[in-house]
Amino acid sequence: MDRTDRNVVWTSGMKLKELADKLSLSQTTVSRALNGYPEVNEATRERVNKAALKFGYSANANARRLAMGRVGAIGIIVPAESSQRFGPHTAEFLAGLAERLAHDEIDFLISPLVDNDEISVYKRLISSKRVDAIIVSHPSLVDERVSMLIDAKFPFVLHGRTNVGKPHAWLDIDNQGAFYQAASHLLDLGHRHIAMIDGLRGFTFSEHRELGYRQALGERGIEIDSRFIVHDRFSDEIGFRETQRLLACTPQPTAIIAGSMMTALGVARAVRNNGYQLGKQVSLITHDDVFPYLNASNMVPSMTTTRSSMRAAATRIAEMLVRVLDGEPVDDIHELWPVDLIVRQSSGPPVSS
Amino acid sequence: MDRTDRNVVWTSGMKLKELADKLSLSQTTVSRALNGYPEVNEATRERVNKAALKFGYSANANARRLAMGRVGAIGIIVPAESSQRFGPHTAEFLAGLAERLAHDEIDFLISPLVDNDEISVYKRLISSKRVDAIIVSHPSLVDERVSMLIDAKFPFVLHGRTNVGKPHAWLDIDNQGAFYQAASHLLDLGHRHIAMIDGLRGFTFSEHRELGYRQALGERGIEIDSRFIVHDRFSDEIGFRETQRLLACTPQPTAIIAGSMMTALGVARAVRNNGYQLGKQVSLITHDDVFPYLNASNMVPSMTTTRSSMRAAATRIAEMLVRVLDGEPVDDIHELWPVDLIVRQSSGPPVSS
DNA sequence: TAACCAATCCAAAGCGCTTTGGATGGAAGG
DNA sequence: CCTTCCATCCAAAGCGCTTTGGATTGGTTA
Repeated sequence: MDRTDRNVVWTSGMKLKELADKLSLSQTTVSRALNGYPEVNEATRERVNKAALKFGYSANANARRLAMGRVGAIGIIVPAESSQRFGPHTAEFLAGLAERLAHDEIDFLISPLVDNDEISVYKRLISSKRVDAIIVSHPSLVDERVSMLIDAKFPFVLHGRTNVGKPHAWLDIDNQGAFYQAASHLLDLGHRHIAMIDGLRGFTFSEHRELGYRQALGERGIEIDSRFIVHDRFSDEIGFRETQRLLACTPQPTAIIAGSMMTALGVARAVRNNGYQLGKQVSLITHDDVFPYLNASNMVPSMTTTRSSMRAAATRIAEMLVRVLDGEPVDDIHELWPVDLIVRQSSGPPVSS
Repeated sequence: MDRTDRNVVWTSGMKLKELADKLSLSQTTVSRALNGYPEVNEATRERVNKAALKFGYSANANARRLAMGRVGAIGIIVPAESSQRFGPHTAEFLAGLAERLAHDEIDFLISPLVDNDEISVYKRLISSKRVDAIIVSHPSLVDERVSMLIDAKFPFVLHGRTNVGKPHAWLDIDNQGAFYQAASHLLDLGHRHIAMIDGLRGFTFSEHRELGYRQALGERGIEIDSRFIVHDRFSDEIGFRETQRLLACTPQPTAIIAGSMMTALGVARAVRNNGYQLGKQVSLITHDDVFPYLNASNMVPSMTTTRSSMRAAATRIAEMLVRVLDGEPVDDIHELWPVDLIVRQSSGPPVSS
């Protein structure tokens, strides 16, 4: 049994020609009716639509794409191995995309990134024409992928920011502002020894966050203790381990800013493990990407956060992508989302134990 | 600027014809050389391959698919709204798929599920021929989608199990065994009041787990307290709320089995919140799908779990999918994975407070 | 030497759709 | 009554690839 055989089996779909024959119309007219072109009588269109529904006709996507030169899918590239970035953040992001793209019947193609030669994966994805556009995530400060896509004039939206001279579409949250607010709030409460545990160095978001942190401390003339700045993956484990280390420092930090909910779980655990209470001896502010299954306000104590919904951002990015594909000039398509500080119980004035 | 215009811009890709011309060969030969057919001289093949590489030629995927009737992509349908099932489990699952499918340059298409008419989404996905096969997740005991796909003779692999009379490919973990083991272990430790907080009712995995739980308790002649069986979504919040409720019951459960790590986080929180210690007054066993960012053995206390890597399962499913597509009879393609009980500190003999 | 064969390569026919560049026919205009 | 003009509809030409059914070549066999 080869592929062709099997093909025949589930080629339930009828063809345009057959439908046209059944209706005694030309393929042209049927096609136009279905695709909403004006040069077809409304009565005819309705007849066609009804028939299509009745016979369960649905255009062969590949033929359609081949003819139109458009695909109806957007691509996103995720690292395959080692889960590096395929964690809850990515999941939320995909969920957000799905939410919006469902509207336009655009679906998305996840291309796994095997080796680390990202650029070539991007190039192949482009030249094989399987997607109309690409979403680029996790940019570095100067991102090679972005400049490549710009040069290739391939449509894309960047989630995050990068420094390439040329205009392109992007959406980012104010990471600097987020950490600035968090740090400032802690400073206002009286903290003087504040640590941060954030994502890996090299990514823009991570650098921006550190900038915000430094800015806040700098404004108050507080010297930066480099032992208090941690960059690593977002995970419970890192949060725990680094907090253990931090709490053994002298002076001991009285407050920690965590870059993700996962990290924060580890931090909270370590804090308890040392016999401290969150919001008392150690304050904690977390950046919250809003995971539906992990709610900051339901925690004990409830968690002070800088909040920005990853899912909402993804939905918006999908929207921007559609605009890019509709030919809107990319210079107009970018947004910087402010991040709210939501004060709850995990942050309070420092209490000496 | 319309679509065609833009197309022209980034149609960097050269065509088969052009490549053939450059090589003074026919399209046929070039195509065959590239696709590894035997009827082409090795020297010629090499020449072709080199040229393809040099000019950056990559076949237009749509044309290729249209000609071959094969797509090179598999589909998976996820609910778009409300994040119902697009949580960390789905993310891990996708990561696992990606890991394996990268090999064969198969990519996957995530079709968002908007309204709740799953069947019609599946049908459209099939008839529009954008995927070669589908992965079906979260089956119910009698799953309509599965029987539909079997009837349509469309290739698929089921993640989980369902009762339809006909043969089909599936992979499932031994959910019943998992909960049976967990409950038995707790019983061995001396617990007599054991609660379970698992996933939503109706899904096979959830029903199987309850079966295992009931089996273990039944074997010891322990009466089942229906207040102690909870079915709901997997989330920290549910875990917390339900545990609070359980701990207010008389008799109070001395052990809880949680269906997911997310749930367990909430359970642990509630236990602490009531002044109890995990592994002492209240024991906790969690089913662990192995999230890289949430490690059971790193928790405090370390968590007793029934472990089964979601990611590994997905990788295996991808493999099975390839076999299905290669025409292997589906009766041979199914696996039931055992689940290991890993005893750590969160479970211990009951301690009266 | 003629007949045959394996190894290579090619021309052309699809795959199922969109779209260009007309036909066609009845209504409106002179 | 004859032209002009919309409003509809159609035939046929691609889109870029795979694959069928031969053609060609040089070497073997009888």
